[in-house]
Amino acid sequence: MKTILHVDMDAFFVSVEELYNPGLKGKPVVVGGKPDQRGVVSAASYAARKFGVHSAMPLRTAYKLCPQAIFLEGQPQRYREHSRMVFEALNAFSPRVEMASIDEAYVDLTGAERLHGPPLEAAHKLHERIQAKTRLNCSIGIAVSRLLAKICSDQAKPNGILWVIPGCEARFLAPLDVRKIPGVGKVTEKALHDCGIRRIGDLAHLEEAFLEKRFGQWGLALAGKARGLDAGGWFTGEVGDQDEPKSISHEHTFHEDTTDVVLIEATLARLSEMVASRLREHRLFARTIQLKLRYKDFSTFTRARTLDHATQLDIDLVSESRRLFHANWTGKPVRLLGVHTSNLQFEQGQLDLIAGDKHDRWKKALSAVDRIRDRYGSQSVSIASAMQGGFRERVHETPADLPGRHPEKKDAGEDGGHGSG
DNA sequence: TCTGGGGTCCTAGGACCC
DNA sequence: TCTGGGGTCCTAGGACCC
Repeated sequence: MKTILHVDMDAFFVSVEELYNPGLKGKPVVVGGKPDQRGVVSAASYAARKFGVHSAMPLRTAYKLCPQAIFLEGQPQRYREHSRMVFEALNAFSPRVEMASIDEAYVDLTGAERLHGPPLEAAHKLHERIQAKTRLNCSIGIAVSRLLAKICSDQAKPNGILWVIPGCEARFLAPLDVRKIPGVGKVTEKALHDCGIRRIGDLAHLEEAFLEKRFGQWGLALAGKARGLDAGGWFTGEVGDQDEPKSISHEHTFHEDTTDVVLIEATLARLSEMVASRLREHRLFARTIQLKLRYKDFSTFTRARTLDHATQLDIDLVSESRRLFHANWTGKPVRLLGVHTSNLQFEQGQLDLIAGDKHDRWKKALSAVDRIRDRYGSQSVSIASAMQGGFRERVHETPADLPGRHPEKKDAGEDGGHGSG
């Protein structure tokens, strides 16, 4: 029988802001941006929530509901730092820790009774240590599975601890709204309501066959979740496996919709640079590059291309995202642009390995750029085309002698990776 | 109430191969 | 050239989470 803790920080971004400005305590605070900006609420203090403000709500709506709230842009660097402090407090308590996001973590305390005492006592101890080390409040759920522990910590908010005693899982879950199941959002909730299912207990009593017929694979997963089981997809791994990202992307919503091609191309270059820089940070190479395009009416399109070599070079992402843009843009005003990479791998692949020293020189130049950005900020250096104003000349094509699109070499040396060579 | 940005996972159809 | 079925890769879209 496992003992899993789910630790969830209370109003994390707001609480971190309060550490730096205690005057914010008790007041309605909204983190996410200025009230007249395009954007949504990332976090709201409990005082703001009383007015109906909640995360994911448009900032303009939050302002209408609570005009006296203090609106903050938010400081991601600060939140990452405090997230690391939380991790260190947890890791000192148990080595089996996994940060599930910036403000929540799983801790596996299976078999740790001799060290930390019974589950509830252990959780209290951990709660105090987190408070002592970070001056932040959290809520803790304790149960036999990750899924249940997560549902539990939510029920424990704010600043509480809740333990579902083994054997009582079904009784705990039955009265809860189906929306409490992680993975059940607006759409699934409505579909379930349409079948007359409102509570987790209703779901648990249904035949699996019915759920499978109505919802396919997802229906089977739901049946498991209604019983508190960790099956399927996420949650199968042991607490503690952290792996590399599967995709890296950046996107930008314009303050005002635009048809300005210079601005659009500059934005694609900037987004590409940000993505490439993070690929290099992770020592990853991407094979698939995807452009995301959203128009005024919020209609959204994605267009992708998989290269026969993997890359982490700005120039490849810039030229491919621009090519995709020009091949697909209708000319209508653009609201959002995004550059997304996936199909990530650790090596650049054979074509680049045989590529010559031009490629090395690009790499060296780019790692120098990354170092300057680390020191002076991401705006300090850019390839010329990403800059606005004054720079009308653009470097926009991969130089012919750089590695990259060489169609005649397509598939060279690729035979399924068994190296028949 | 006019809707961010960074991710994960899933589905479904078509191409292509065996 | 009448035609099956499985596997894998690719693309596009969508639900969902924090």
